[in-house]
Amino acid sequence: MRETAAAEPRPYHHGDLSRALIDAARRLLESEGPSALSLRAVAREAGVSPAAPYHHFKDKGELLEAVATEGWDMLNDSLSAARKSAHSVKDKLTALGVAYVVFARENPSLYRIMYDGSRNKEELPSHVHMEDDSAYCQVRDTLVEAGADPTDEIALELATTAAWCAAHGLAEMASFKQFDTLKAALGSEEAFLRGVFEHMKIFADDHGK
Amino acid sequence: MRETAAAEPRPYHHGDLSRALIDAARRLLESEGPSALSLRAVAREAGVSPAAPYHHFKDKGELLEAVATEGWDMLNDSLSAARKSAHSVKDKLTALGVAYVVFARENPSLYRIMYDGSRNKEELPSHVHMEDDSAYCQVRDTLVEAGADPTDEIALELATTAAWCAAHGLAEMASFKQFDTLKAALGSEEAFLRGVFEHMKIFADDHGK
DNA sequence: AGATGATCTTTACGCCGTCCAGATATACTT
DNA sequence: AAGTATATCTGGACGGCGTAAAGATCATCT
Repeated sequence: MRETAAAEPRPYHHGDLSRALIDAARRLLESEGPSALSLRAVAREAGVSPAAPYHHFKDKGELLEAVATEGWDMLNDSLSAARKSAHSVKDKLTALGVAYVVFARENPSLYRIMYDGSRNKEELPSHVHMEDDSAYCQVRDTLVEAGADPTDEIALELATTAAWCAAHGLAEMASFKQFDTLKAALGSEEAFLRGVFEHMKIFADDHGK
Repeated sequence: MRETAAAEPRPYHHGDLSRALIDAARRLLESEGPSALSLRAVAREAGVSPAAPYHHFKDKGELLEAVATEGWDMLNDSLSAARKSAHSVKDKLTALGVAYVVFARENPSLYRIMYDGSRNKEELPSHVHMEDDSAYCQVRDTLVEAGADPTDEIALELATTAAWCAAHGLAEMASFKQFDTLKAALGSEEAFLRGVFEHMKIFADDHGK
């Protein structure tokens, strides 16, 4: 192998294999899609034997969980950026929603891994829902900035949940070919996304009459 | 093609194996969950050899597609029923949304198969989106009944999409443990669902100020 | 230097999706 | 009615999968 001059702390044989495995998984995910993401393929991509990952992850699920965690972190960052770059307060929430869907559209395989894990455990990762600066809390804080009453906790949670559901639902729908003509009619995908978000009031509205 | 005067057309050996396979798959899906749904397990459950399904379905995906199709039909029916049983016109759309989520919550494994197939093909089955009395069209028609302008096609499509996204997003979220306390605070899951739907206006609203 | 223990490889097991070569039972032709 | 064609099912095989157990390798600690 490659003999280094002991400048960097190279642990044991490989040198942070768990990191390498997560990266290999991400690489495979982008190039081959979620269905090609077998434990053996990841090990192959990382250049180790099929059993090597078991010294760093309890099983395949735990590796995917690690990949998903990094995905959620990326999503958190995307939302932070969108929140800062929004011009008006009124537009901030929609900007968050658009950023959410754009992230899902740009990282479709990763997004699927993220939610597959959550569906299996029947809960979102805690650092998405509970911790400060988590995606969920950013939505909630933005709602308060936009004028929601922070003292009515239940209403605030419901509204945050509503926004999250809307974004996730749209993120999954937006990849369906059925909406291609609608996107074309509106000129761009973003216009489509904003258009849908604008109509989210339908459930409480009297439809302009 | 078939000109026989036989009372019961019993084809060949088994007698409608494709029907039996779909039923076996549904049975396994309910008892063991989606991860236990292997082609071999389905064949085992139906009492045939592992290769028998290949005379009725091109591959595993085509079997799952057939299962999903029946799921979509069930959903269509659920929505029809909900639409008829809603009291006020104003409540009809929310009733549809609640019925959608309730269906997903009562058939979680089936719902997953339905959307897994759609995600892979990147489109919804046509009999869900295009045909008359499809789930999608029912939502659209209900919107018109509730006062949406049927001549503004683009706005109508956007609104229908918004409603669909909201329902799907909520259907997936509603199974997450994070919302248990909120459901408890509101007294029932349906109250939670209605509460979320009521807040769907957030994207276009000034939040009561 | 020698022991220790973490890391990695080799090998193996059972399950999976799928294909192929036969066996079998129905349908079609005459 | 007989014989052939055809649709249906079985049995066996192949490679890939997730994972467990046992042996090899190598950094670290005495």
